[in-house]
Order: sequence, then structure tokens, then C-alpha cells
Amino acid sequence: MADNELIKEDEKHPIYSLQTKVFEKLREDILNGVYKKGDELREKTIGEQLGVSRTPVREAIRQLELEGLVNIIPNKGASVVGLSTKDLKDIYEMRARLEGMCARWAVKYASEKDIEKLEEIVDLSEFHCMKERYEKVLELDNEFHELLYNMADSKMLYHVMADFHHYLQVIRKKTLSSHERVINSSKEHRDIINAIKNRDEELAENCAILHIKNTIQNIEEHCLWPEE
Amino acid sequence: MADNELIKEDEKHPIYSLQTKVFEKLREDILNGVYKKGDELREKTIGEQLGVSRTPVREAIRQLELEGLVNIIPNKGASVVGLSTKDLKDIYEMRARLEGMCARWAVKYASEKDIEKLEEIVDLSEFHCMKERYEKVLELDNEFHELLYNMADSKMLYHVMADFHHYLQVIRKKTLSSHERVINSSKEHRDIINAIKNRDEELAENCAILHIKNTIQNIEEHCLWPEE
DNA sequence: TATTGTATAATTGTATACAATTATACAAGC
DNA sequence: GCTTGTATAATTGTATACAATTATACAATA
Repeated sequence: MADNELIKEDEKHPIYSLQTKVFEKLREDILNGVYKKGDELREKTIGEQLGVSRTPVREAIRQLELEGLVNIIPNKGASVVGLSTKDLKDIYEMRARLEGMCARWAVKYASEKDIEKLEEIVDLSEFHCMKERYEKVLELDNEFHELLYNMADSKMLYHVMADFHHYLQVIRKKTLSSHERVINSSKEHRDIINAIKNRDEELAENCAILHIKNTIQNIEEHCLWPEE
Repeated sequence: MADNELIKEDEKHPIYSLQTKVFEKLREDILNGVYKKGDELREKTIGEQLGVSRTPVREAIRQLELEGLVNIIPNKGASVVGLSTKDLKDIYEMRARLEGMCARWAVKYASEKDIEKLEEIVDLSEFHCMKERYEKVLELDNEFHELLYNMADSKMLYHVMADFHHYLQVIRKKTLSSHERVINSSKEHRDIINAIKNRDEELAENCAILHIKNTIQNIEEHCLWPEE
């Protein structure tokens, strides 16, 4: 049996069930292209690879099916669907609009502390950008948007945005490795913050939409869409 | 053991696994308020009620957790989260924007046949409205939006909209039982169709947004939000 | 009474067993 | 050579067994 990553992590995070960990591992692997479109996911094989029985693997695959990342044919098996370039583009377009909604709603609910926190994140991000520590920049970008999603104070909106965020993770890693893009992104983040500060819903929405649209444009310009 | 609904349906739909059927049954029951917020979902109990073992129930509950309808605490159990009135409102707001996107994209991809089909649906709907057959009207409304979602030709957008659609099913049943609302809804549907016919993306988007906004307003006016 | 400890029961988490379905290999017949 | 039928293997679907965790009941103690 292969040396087993999941059980090792068990010691560190005994909070999560094996099922959850298998799910996250498989999702990660699908989104990162470890499994490619059409690959078949055999319960037994995956279970052996991860050192668990079929049960948690099955449960994980069922969840992946609900997310649309996997296709299950009853009594036959599961195969990887994954995300095409068009899927990613569509997600960005949806995200643009919903990010706008987020910013608009954040205006309504933002506390002074939230806004300070947003500014801190951007400050730190610019610092790490200067030092060219882009993993940190990505992390902080995640924090920025995560906080924004929380500020909107909507369980459902958060839920959708969190899903999108996972889907886009791989490509965001690329966009936020460009010094120039990070600089621009920071400016756009500050525009959003200022709009929220001034309690200007319309402006906040437009800034947030523009931010995502610019991200898309950047991806286009630098040909960062995944080759299929 | 209770008389068992799931196995009976087995004869009719042997395509779906028990797991799928348990999932759909539980989701339906949660959305319809059969299970209320906070109710605990015991695998053994539900399995006995439905005449299946714990395994498919477990898998179904895991899926419901991913949808956010259920909260699982490891080693403790699953409890119903369900949708609050605010959740429903937020979903409508998101849907308004994404429905707009749908209409916009549908303009790009709509075939003559699609448009004809849309018109047929509205014609039929108005006919059944006249006859006060509102279950039929609901069915056709579903068809209209389903087709629109398909016309947008986006797997991801369809996926999100399909989820929303399930979530809103209960309340849509109420709004489309009002003669007046159905009449207005039909007009709005025709506006959307005409915009698509004229290949006017901007107008199509705005009409679709307005359609959902009007739906929301109708719900407000008639106090159709669920009492909590 | 309130609290704590402990034994018991209930419940979940995981693994495994068995049934049902599907895939594969290969020989028989054309 | 190609199809078809059949036996075998592989895989999934479901149920169940067992382990681990959590809840419950209740007695002992302050």
C-alpha cells in the first residue's frame, strides 16, 4: 500500500473525518489537473492510495458529483469532469456580478473595524509584493475577498463565492504572481475600500465588478487560461 | 418498519440509486419544512423510515451538508439548517443578476427554434392561467427558465441556477398561484423573448433582471415570505 | 441541591461482506 | 475476420459489523 498522506495529517487535524479529507484531496487534485477530464475514479484504487476503505471515498465522490466536478453513471463508476477554460471564464463573469453585490451589501453592514482590517490586508499585501513574496500576496488576497464576502452578511452569497473561490484558485495563483498585476489589484482593492468607507453602494459595486473584469483582462493579455 | 416509499418508486425509476433518492427526499422535506431548523437527522431513524440501510442515508446527508442545508458536527451528528427568509431573499437577489446574465448570453446563442419554443411555453402558460390550472403554469414557468438557462450554454451558470431553482421552488409555487401575477409574469417573459429576438443583449439582461425584481416585489406585497 | 464520576446506551465513523451490475477474455459459430 | 455467447473478473450498491465517540442515567459526594 502506498505511503499514506491522509493518516499522517490525521494527527494534526483530528477534527475532520476521513471523508472530508478525501473530498478535499480529490477536489484539489481535480482542480490542479492531477486527474484529467475523463479519468475514472475507482473507489478501491483511491482508497488504497490514500490508505482508507471505500466508504469515505464513496462519500467524497458523491459530494464531488454534486459540485459538478465528477460524473457518476450508476453501477458503472465515476469519471472526472473538471473545469474547462470556458467554465473558468463563465465563473469569472458570474463572480464579477456577485462580487459587485458583495461590495454593495458590505457597504450596508461594514463596521469601522472591518474597513481597518481591509486596509491592513492591502498594506501588508503591498509590502509582500515589494519583497516579491507572491505566495503571501495570494494568501492576503484570499483574506481580502474572504472578509469582503463575510461583510456582506449573507450565508448564501458566501456559500456561492466560496465555491467559486475554490474553482478559481489555480488560475489566481498565476495572476497574482505578476508584480504589475498585484500593484494594479492593490489599487483596485483600495478603490473598493474607499467606496465602502464613503458608504457609496453604487460605486462599491462598480469598483468590485471592475476589479474582476480587470483580472479577466489580465488573464487574457497574458494568456493564462489553462491549455486544454 | 414503516411502509416504504423509496422501494416502491424503485420499480418506476430503477435508474437512480437509493442514495440519490434519499438525497432528493430529504432535500424536498427540508425545503418544504417537514424537517425544521435544528432538527437532528439520525442515520438509523431515517434509514428505517425509508426502508434502507444507513449507508445511502449517510451519503445523502453528506451531500446536503455540501449544499449548506445541513450542518454536520463530527462524531455528533447532522442537524437541519434549511433556508431562512433572508436566505431566500438573498437568493432572489443573486438570481436576478444571474438571470440577467443568462438572458444576455442566451441572445448570443439562441436559435430560431429556441425562441419559438419559448413563445410556445408562454402561449401555453397563458392558456392554463385562463383555465386557472396553476400547477400547469408553474410547470411551464419551470420549463421557460430551464430553457433560458440552457440557451445561455454555460454549464456553470446552469448549475448555479438549477440549485437556486430548487431552493426557491416552494415560494414560486405560491407566487404562481396568483392570477394577476401570472398575467404580469407572462408579459415579462414576452419582453425577454422580444429582446432576445432583436438580439439586444442589454435589453434582454434588463428585462430578465426586472422580471425577478418584480417577482420579489410581488412576494413582498402579498407577504409570501415564509413565517419563521 | 448541585456536581462529579462512572457505567451504559446511543450514535457516528470506518471497514468489510455480500449482492447486483458491468467489463473483460476467449472460444464457438458464421 | 467478425460477431456472439458465456464464464470470469472487476466494480459498484447496499447492508452490516465493529470501533470510536458522544449522550444519558444515576449513584456518590460535598
